[in-house]
Amino acid sequence: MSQSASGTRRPTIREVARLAGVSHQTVSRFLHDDPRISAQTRERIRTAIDQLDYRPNLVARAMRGRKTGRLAFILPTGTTVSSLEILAGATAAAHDAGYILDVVTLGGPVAERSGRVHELAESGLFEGIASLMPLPESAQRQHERTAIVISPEYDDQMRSIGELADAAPVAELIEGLAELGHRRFVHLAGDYAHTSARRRRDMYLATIPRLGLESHGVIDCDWSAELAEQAMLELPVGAATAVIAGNDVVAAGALRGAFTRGWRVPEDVSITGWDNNKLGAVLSPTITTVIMAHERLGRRAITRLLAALNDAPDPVDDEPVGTVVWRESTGPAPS
Amino acid sequence: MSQSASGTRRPTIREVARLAGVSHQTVSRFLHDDPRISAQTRERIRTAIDQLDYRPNLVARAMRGRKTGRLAFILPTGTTVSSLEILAGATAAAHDAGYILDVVTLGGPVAERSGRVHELAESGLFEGIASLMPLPESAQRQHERTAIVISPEYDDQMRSIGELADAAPVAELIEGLAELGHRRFVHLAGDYAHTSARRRRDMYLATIPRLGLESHGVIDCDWSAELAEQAMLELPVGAATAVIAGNDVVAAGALRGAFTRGWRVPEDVSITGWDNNKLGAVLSPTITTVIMAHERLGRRAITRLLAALNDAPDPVDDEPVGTVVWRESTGPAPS
DNA sequence: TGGACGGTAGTGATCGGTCACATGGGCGTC
DNA sequence: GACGCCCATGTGACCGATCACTACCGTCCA
Repeated sequence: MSQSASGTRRPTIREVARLAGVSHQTVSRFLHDDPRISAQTRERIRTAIDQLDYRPNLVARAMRGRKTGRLAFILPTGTTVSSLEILAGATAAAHDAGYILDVVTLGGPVAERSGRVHELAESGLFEGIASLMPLPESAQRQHERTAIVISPEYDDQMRSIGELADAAPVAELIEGLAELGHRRFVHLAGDYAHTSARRRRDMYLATIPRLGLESHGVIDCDWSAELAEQAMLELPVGAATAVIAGNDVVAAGALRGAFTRGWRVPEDVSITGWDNNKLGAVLSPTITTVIMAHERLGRRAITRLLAALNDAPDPVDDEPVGTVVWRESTGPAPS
Repeated sequence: MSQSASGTRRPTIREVARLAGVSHQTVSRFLHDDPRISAQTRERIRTAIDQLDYRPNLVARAMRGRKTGRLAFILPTGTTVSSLEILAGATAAAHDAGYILDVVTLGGPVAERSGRVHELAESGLFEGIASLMPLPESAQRQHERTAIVISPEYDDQMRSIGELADAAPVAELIEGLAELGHRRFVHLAGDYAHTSARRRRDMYLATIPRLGLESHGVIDCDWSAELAEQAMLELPVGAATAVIAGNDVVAAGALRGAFTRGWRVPEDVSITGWDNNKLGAVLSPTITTVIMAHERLGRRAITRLLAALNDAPDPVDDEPVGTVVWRESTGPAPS
């Protein structure tokens, strides 16, 4: 553990070999846990490595062989909060498998992105690349050494798609509310430019008739609290006892509108949100919401990549990504 | 732009050279925009590169020279929201300077972190490393090729310190409230394990006497809405007309407590938060809060790193990182 | 006419590992 | 005792770029 002469070039495998009195190749074998190496030699090399504070040069290692122990994780720039949890999951999964994960944020025009991906894939730095955004066709073609796995969770405009846009919990919310006696619903939708907003709307529109419920319709709220508040103010009396809001911000706006009209929540009207905003658990009432398992998405993307690296079939993971959390903003329908 | 024979090794600089009828070194010069190369040769090489779809191997390039065009950005694992904005700023700054930024998340015990940093620094992959967390002494010693810049925003336990913990806005909040006629304050502090919580408390304790105001004291709320609510419920009547909460969640808890007691906000009591939680702008009343310029922090970290790489002096940036946003939860003091 | 000089281009070494193959000693078998 | 085999280790080429030198050619000036 003693330090090497400071300011000096760092030691190479050959210097370690000389100090240990073996060949450089034997040191290389030691670094790869080759079982054929004798205990005595092993110990001498270990000592030499410690003494020189030697660490392998990853660049050189990556040059000859192909094992770099590194994966690239492409994250769209300009995304929101959630990506960080995705990132945490991905990092953990990579680490579990003995890999280091490099996160490369990617944005800008399609052509530029395509070039960057090419560069990454052919740079020889990475064994595999996982992307959370769709990549141009040209960037996906087979690269010799680098596996590329796309888990499309964001689109070109960095809006969530894929599983992040999975709207299954909408059905769960409606079913739960129906069990509580609700019959008349309204949906305060998000910005339709977002796939997730469209999916939630579609799921709403499909679930209502499936359960034989009534809908006052879908009101476009564009992820805006103000529009949601306005919508609540204009809602005909008795039109709905349950409001499915596009996300927590919309739900908070709806809450505000409901209060303005003197409606109690959930006694007079139930309201649901989406995203599990921290403040939503503190409001009066606390907001029933949907937690998206972002971390698991990240983990899954890496799992898929590792499978691809080993030519294994794509692993299946059927667990739902969204989980409903029932809180105070929902309750039995008014009688 | 035609594709190379698929499945085949990708082309090297020598193959390009052969096709162009020049030496490999001339191709290398072309890639580096060497001005001494003749227009005719330049054109021949360009054609050959296009034809083979050649891309330089970054690993090989990094091996001989030291220019890799890559910077590493060390991000603590398990952090909150804000890191993503920091990341966005850092990525943008790196990109502006022609660098690619690799984000490496780092967690686990100190010893392991130290090892990873060493590995990164000596791997030869990066020209510089910017870290948002303090690194063990051993990891900071001079590395031959790799500059390391620490912008300590998080401590060992991934709690924000440094500029993220800059509490100057606390003074601004108190001054603003004093101008509105408030004389009696109380502080609902965050978890003291966090430097940011301690700094806000210290700034509170320093500002109150400086302005000749009264303080009911500091109540430890541990970043918890429940504790804040409790604190409000136990607050003696008339003890304070202004509540400085540790963050938005604490402020929301305080709000809840105030409502329970029948106090109107801001007519009877003013409450401030911190963090600019999106829902805070939707609540009734909307919460006065502090926006931290996370993106600029990231940008600044990279700027400092680039300066270090060029042996330039550390750039100064005096702009404040926190900005107060006055909203409905604060108003004139009750008469 | 010759030599210095500047602009182009080429040659071979080199970075620090890993791979493929060679070597030599000990042991079991016929 | 000769042979074959396995085990532990050594030798030299090689990955794909860049670096430091060298070589060539034409021009200009003494």
